[in-house]
Amino acid sequence: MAIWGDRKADRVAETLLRQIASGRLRPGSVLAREAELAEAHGVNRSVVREAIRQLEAHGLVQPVKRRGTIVLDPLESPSPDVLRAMLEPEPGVFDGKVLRDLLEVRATLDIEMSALAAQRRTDDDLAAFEALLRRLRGHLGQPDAYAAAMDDFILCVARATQNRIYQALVSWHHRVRADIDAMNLMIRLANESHLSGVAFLVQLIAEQRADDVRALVEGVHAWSIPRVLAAAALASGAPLELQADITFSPFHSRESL
Amino acid sequence: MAIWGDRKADRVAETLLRQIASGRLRPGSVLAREAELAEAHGVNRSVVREAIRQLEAHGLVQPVKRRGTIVLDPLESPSPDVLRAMLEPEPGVFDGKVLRDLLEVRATLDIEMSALAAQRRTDDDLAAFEALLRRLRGHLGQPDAYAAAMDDFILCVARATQNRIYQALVSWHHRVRADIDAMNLMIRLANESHLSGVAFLVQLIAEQRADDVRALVEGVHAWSIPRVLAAAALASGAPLELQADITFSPFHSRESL
DNA sequence: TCTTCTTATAAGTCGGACTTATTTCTAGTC
DNA sequence: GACTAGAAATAAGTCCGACTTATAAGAAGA
Repeated sequence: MAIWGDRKADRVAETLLRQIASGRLRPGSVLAREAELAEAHGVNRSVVREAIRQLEAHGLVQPVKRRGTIVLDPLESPSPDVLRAMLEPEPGVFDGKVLRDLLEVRATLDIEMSALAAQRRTDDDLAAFEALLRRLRGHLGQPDAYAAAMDDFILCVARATQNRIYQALVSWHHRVRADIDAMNLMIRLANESHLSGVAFLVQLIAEQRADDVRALVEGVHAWSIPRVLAAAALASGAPLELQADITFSPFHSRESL
Repeated sequence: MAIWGDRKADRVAETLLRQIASGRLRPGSVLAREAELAEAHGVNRSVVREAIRQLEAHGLVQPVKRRGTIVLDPLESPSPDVLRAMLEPEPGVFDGKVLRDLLEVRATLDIEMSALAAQRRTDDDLAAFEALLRRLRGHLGQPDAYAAAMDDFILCVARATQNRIYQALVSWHHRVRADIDAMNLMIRLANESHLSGVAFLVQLIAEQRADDVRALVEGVHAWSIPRVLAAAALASGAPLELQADITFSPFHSRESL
């Protein structure tokens, strides 16, 4: 219960969001009147109105004069915050499938973006990559800083595609997965092997070897996805098949290129 | 100038959005005080507050007590509406690159989703596909209805992947491209050939031939992207290279499978 | 020089009045 | 009886002006 801030409007909005996301408030139904909501939550009507304005911006409701505020289908909301609420019925609780879904999408994006970046990167992009590599090296052994630098690295790859939609998509995906510990699990174990792998990727992009880039990134994800899922299952105490071999060297495919 | 509604709060929010998207208001700078904005726009402070709440939900600003409302980087906003504003400096005006970007991302999503759908589709999904095919057939010759049905078809494919992130991503992409005429250009020319191509795709998905599905969808996009771009350039009066051969038979690759 | 207190400021909250668009009921017309 | 025009009711939209609260920044003290 802390998606947004701790103002009253945020709390009211979050309460309504949970009710919509959980299906207690169905699409097509009508919210209580602003005045009623205000009374029910013990706040002023202005606060309720601000909350509704928030929900509207997230594509969850649609106020209509004289009829009331209509609830929309949360599945059709393009907001990452709403998606989070749908995926996370209780704070910190995800089913394993969501993890798989996120990793799957991330893999697709990474692969395509890396290949495109290899084709279109400018010299400025290369300079940015080098700067990121230095930053990563400087943060070895500091998981949080290293993970943050890796996020910036992905953004840098997105920029190098010269495709603004990919850039926005990366922001979107990032916001969905933010604070999902399991998603950051692998990166937190990063070591010199990981760093040298990234360096190799940068080199391939610099040489514009798009096919090799694709193969490399594909290999990395094929290697790491089952391991992240296994590790996450392990962490949550669920049964798992793939316990052994969770050592970190996703760039094993490097030699084959 | 009609991204959102026509309430005063919407108009104020949109004005500020344009200023942020165009760079007139820089990330890190501080908005005028609520009271000043209210006076400047000739509205009450409540209206300004609702507008700011909207912008906040779109990830554009961050109010901080005692300091004011800080402008964030619109490039990091995950909101499709904001992206639209960035891409569309004036209503209806896009540079051709944006079109390419959108089609590129769409192709990637379509290809991966279709392949996944082929692997994971349930019998319910197949039934939904068949229903959509019937609907498409019924709307042949009615471009708007046909296009709407095709949007639902894509959503159906997304559902068949059993991956909720893909489903959300499709909503996101749809909202970005909504009302961009050029994006719908190809589909508006749809004819029997297109319909039979879709039917063939459904068949391949039913037979779970993921590799063939991938090849088919890849082929369709490889064929249609340059033609959509050419047609868009033609429509906007810009010079173009690829004028000839804009007949619609994107499923030419069908026979090769 | 550093810490602690004060103060000014801008967002946050309040309550209550008034406006406007739209639904729905009512009454009048054919 | 069906149909249209108008009246009433309703819920969102707008406005006003005052009060509260957190905090950045400056003042006072150690």
